[in-house]
Amino acid sequence: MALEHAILVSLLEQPGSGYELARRFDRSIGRFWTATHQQIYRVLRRMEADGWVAAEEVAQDGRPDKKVYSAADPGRAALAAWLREPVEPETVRHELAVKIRAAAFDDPAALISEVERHRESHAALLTRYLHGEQRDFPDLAALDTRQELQHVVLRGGIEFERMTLAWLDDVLATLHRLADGGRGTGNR
Amino acid sequence: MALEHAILVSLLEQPGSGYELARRFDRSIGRFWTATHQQIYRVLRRMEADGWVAAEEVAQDGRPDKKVYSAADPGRAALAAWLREPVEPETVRHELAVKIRAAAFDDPAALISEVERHRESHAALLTRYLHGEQRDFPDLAALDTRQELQHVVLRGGIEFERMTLAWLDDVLATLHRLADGGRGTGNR
DNA sequence: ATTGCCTATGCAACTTGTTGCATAGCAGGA
DNA sequence: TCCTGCTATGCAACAAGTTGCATAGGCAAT
Repeated sequence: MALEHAILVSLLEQPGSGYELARRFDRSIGRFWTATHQQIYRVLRRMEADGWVAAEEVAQDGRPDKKVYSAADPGRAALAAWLREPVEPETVRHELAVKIRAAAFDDPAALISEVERHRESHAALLTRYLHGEQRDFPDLAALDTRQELQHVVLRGGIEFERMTLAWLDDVLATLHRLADGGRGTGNR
Repeated sequence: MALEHAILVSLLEQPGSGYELARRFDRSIGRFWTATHQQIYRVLRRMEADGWVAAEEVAQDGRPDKKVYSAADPGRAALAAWLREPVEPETVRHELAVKIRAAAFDDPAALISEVERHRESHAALLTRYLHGEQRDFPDLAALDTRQELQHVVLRGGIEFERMTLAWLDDVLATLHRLADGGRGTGNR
């Protein structure tokens, strides 16, 4: 139910078309809220019908027209109301944790390459975060409210990736230890 | 698509009825894979039709009969195949991060109580993890394969909660700073 | 010339996940 | 006695998210 709100935030930060929003969701916002272009188009039409966003047709030179959306006052009000609502307890889906526990009933060594792939992608993401930080926040002493809030979210992303990398190293060490030692499945 | 696999892992660790599975998902497994009883019942019926699990009707004294499920060989094989499949890149939905960025267009101070509530629930979860660790893994030097893997997942949960608590303190400090200083919305 | 990729939007069909309700007997407290 | 709550399973309707495909022009490389 929060895709609407993520879209509103993105449009408040910068108006754009559905297509542009989809690309933003692949980049910055998508780090903490994913969505496909299909979802975005569908939700945008509903939000336009509800008056949360306003659309403007923009003709372009060598490419298709686009509809540029921007947040309207009722949308802004809905966002403010949502901010004040309580939690909704974050449903977690951590596939790798399931796989690790599943490895007890198969060969733990079979997971090593998978965990290494995860490790690499988290390391790459951390690097991108750190580069993005240097690019977007060169002077940490001179940030306005919006940048302060963007930066504290980014810090969360950075710390999450650091923690994850350390944990994945721990997982790898554990898997290697189990692969070297008893080769049994531990069961059956 | 991984609920089947989470259920298989849980049934391999311990056979049980749909109801019992739902309760386990509310406790241990649910920390990294949530599911309602509706989902579990539906998926269990499909898995039984596919031969992934075997069901046995068990009459009980003072309460309704139950169907106790256990993992069957085809299910175990499907789990092993899934273990060897590549990633599926973890769709993230971090509502609080969206709210924090949204606060730039409203009053950052309005978020403080919400963040404090999150902080409390993460602190409570960390405490439960640590108690569970002492209860289930009293002797870390004498763990079998299954326990080693369960413990490394638990360590991940513990580190995640510690990291999250530190970040939420950072968020709170930032929100307080913004609330004390410029009271503007930073925009409009 | 053809192939493939990018912008830009959308339909249709499908799978997942959620919410509300129903049944049904038993246990414990007000 | 009535009400609440627990075990145990399930239907029905809905909301959210995914996948495959279609259109349609332009650009760049082969």
